[in-house]
Amino acid sequence: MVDYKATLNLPQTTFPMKASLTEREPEILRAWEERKIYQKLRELRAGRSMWILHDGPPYANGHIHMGHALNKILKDFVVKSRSMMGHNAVFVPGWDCHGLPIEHQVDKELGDRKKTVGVVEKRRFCREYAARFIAVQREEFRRLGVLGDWGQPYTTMDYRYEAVILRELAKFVEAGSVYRGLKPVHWCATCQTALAEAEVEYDDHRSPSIYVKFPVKNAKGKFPVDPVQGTSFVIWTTTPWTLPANQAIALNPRLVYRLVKTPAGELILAQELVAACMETFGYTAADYQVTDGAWPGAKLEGVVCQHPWLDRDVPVVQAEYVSTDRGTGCVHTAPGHGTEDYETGLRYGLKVENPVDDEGRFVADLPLFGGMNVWEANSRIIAELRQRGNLVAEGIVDHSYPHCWRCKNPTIIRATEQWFISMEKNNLRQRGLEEIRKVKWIPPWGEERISNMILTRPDWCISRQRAWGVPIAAFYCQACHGLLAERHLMERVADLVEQEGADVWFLKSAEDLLPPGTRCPHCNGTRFTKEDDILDVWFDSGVSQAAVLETRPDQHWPAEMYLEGSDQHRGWFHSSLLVAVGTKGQAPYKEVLTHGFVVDGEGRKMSKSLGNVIAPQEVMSTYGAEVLRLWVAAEDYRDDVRLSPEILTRLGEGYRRIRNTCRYLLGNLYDFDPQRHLVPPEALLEIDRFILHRLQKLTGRLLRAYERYEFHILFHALHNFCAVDLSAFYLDVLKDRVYTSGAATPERRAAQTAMYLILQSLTLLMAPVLSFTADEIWGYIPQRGGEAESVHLAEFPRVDEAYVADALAERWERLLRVRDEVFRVLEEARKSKVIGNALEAKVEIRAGPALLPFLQGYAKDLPTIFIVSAVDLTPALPSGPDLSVVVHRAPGRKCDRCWVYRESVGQSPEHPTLCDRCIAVLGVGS
RNA sequence: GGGCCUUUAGCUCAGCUGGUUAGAGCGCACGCUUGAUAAGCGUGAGGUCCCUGGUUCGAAACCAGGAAGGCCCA
Repeated sequence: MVDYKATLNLPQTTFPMKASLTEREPEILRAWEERKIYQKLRELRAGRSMWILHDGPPYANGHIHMGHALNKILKDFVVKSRSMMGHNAVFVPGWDCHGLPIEHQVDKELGDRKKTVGVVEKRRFCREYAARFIAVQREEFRRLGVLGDWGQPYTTMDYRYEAVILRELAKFVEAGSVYRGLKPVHWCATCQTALAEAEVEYDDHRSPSIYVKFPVKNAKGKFPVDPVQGTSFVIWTTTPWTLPANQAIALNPRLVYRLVKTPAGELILAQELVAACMETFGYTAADYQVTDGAWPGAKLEGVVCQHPWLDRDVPVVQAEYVSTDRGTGCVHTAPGHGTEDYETGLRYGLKVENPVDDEGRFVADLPLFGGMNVWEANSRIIAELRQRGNLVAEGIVDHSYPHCWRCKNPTIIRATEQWFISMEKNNLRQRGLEEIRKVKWIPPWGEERISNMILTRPDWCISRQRAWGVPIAAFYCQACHGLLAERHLMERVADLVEQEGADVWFLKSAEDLLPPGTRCPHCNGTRFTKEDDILDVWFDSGVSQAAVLETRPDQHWPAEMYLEGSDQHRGWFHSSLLVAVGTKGQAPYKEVLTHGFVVDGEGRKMSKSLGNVIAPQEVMSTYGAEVLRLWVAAEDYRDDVRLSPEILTRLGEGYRRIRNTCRYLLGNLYDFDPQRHLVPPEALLEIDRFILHRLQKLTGRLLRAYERYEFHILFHALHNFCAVDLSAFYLDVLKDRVYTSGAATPERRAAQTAMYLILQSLTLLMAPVLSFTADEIWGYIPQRGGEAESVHLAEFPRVDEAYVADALAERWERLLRVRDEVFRVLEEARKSKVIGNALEAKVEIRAGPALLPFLQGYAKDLPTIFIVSAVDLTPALPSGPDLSVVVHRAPGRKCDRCWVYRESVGQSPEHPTLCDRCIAVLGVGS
């Protein structure tokens, strides 16, 4: 038997079906490196409009996790797509380097040596630590295929960056926005240091639990005061030592308060808690009586009480956080000893009093308890209350209480001097809110979220009592302790920092840092000390818009976009806005895009304790970065983004589908030279024009998705096109033409032209997402001349109006609906063993009067479109449906070459097993 | 407890301003093919549109309440 297979034009390609991404990706990365693709892209786009996505700096600590991967890949989509739109989209990655977590790690690594190591040496270790993880993360980010200036990233510990931090601070100082004030912080009296929230561990602790009367001094006519025993508000506390600093009693404005006659006098407390409290106080129902009067907390505001032992008026105030979980509904408020109390204090202008020193002792001049350790003072305070008749009840309670992470002792909260940037001075809050409105927030609710935060946030506390950071370059006069904080002095320090790093602050004396002859503006003193506090790292990163966008020639201010997780509404979006508005009066970004968090398959957060964490490194080594990128492109980032083994498996399959479709296209272009064989639109067959029309629709859809940052459309649209339009329809139908026609025939070249155009567009359109695969394919596509060296140097295709053909498309969509019905009936025939392969069938289509003429217009093409051997068109019965399909065995014999059943098979003595069509082809070909 | 958000098939997503029996792809099941072959094609089965009330002739969509989950606060 003759081997006719050799006479067919079957696909040929060396493009591997198996991606082997884990091995190939590193090779591709190396090739980009060697061929300097990034540098070439910069040169190529040099004159184009700049489009800057400013990188929010991840913290240089630990390996990257899935959240980092999601974020950087999204950024890469944006940067690459803007670049392919023709912009000069420079991406400068950055790292946040200062701050507590690194200092902690260094402390841990130092162990006992920590005590003997000086500040400068410790800072050196911190710097090295940060540098180490920048190197680690940089490689991990690059491995994801993220294109950017990895050779010159920005870091907040760069000397020039540190100098800009100080200069930006100096601007706030000059504007008069910076002030020193008291603020309660966690304090360890043993270590004599302030503690950050992260340094606090909650553990069980036994505390006294006392109920204290605050006698009403002036009821403001709101209720009668018992002239004999008096009327009192009752508070509950587990920290008696905070009572000396009490400034107010807080009530919930919406709770109802009642006046209760008891053996201890008339007591006011929240109605809901009366029964529980009376029991605690040891009273039976007969002992007390709830009077008729009832007031919402809001109505009692302004009532004045007497401090239980001090000569101090204590006002009644309102606070939403007052709850009925425990206590009396009346909350002892000491702004110097609690964060909520402090906030309330700010609203009512209460005094922030802190009678406790660094060692946890009451200051000497405090009446009754001066010099006492606060823990020991508890019992003395209770005794005093009892003696004065203001102790209603007393007990002990075991509860969760903050402890020092280092020495494990219970901590206290005390107000300390801190540095603040005022939200009101210079209208920072108001101007911030106005700027927010000018920014485009994606998704739109981001605007409301950040607005609410700016609206309600307190003044920005910018000081930290730490070593690893940029110093607040202020001085104090040794003689009068007056503050010396001025712009020109800070800028002088900044100049030194630019040369030698922020370490100079710790290395040089105040005299060396100040201009010679500096005198105290208050007392004319000449000797100064340096401020010990450093800046909040949020100030560091908030400055990036000045340190990076303004200083680098390849950047500009403001950025087109910031893109981070939704937590950054309180973080970087927030601090960057405040710094930029404070120093420049304008937001540093035009658009802000936020994404959700990575959660597991059930929508739960990933955590070690749940054991549902998937690391990027893990995915990379089993699936490859490409699948991770595809994941980012498949998920809707506006919501939380799910990741599970099943999702990865699905995506791996989706990837293979796209890859194989491209491979098949390549295989059919093995003998296609676009320079010589490209066919003009009018020479294409209708079906070719139809698929190219669909390609234009896809192109438009994808370009729009990139334009609007709707990336999750990308994967679905690409995959759908490959699977449905190409694989299941066009390419399947095309097989007969490209395989069996003469290699150089116009109809085969027409098909190849379509496939070539499709492949080229697909490759370009997928490049921002499937960056590795697209570039791999790019190297296999037949060259027309003038192609970019790498797909990443190319630009997106445009929608080509020459191929848009709506009327034609409608006709073909109608044909496809008929095709669906034909396939359904063919399947029935297959089930009942009438046929196996569809080519064994002749299909009889009975069509109604509207459909029949339409189909007759395509009579010649129908067998190809349906991939059957023959189609008969007959009128439907008047009573029958508009379309019905009957399957018959195809007449004739199967052609050995094209496999179509034809009656012409057997008529040629030369080729007894071939049909006339194939014989004709062979005649021409041989 | 507060602010912002999410919830449509096993998975990832569509469903515009309320309008017939809620869609796609993947996966799955069952076939076909062996000329895309660690591929390709076809058919089919999968849904209390988170729940409960309400508005409406009509609700996946609008309103109210609730549940679950996420981020940020407290």
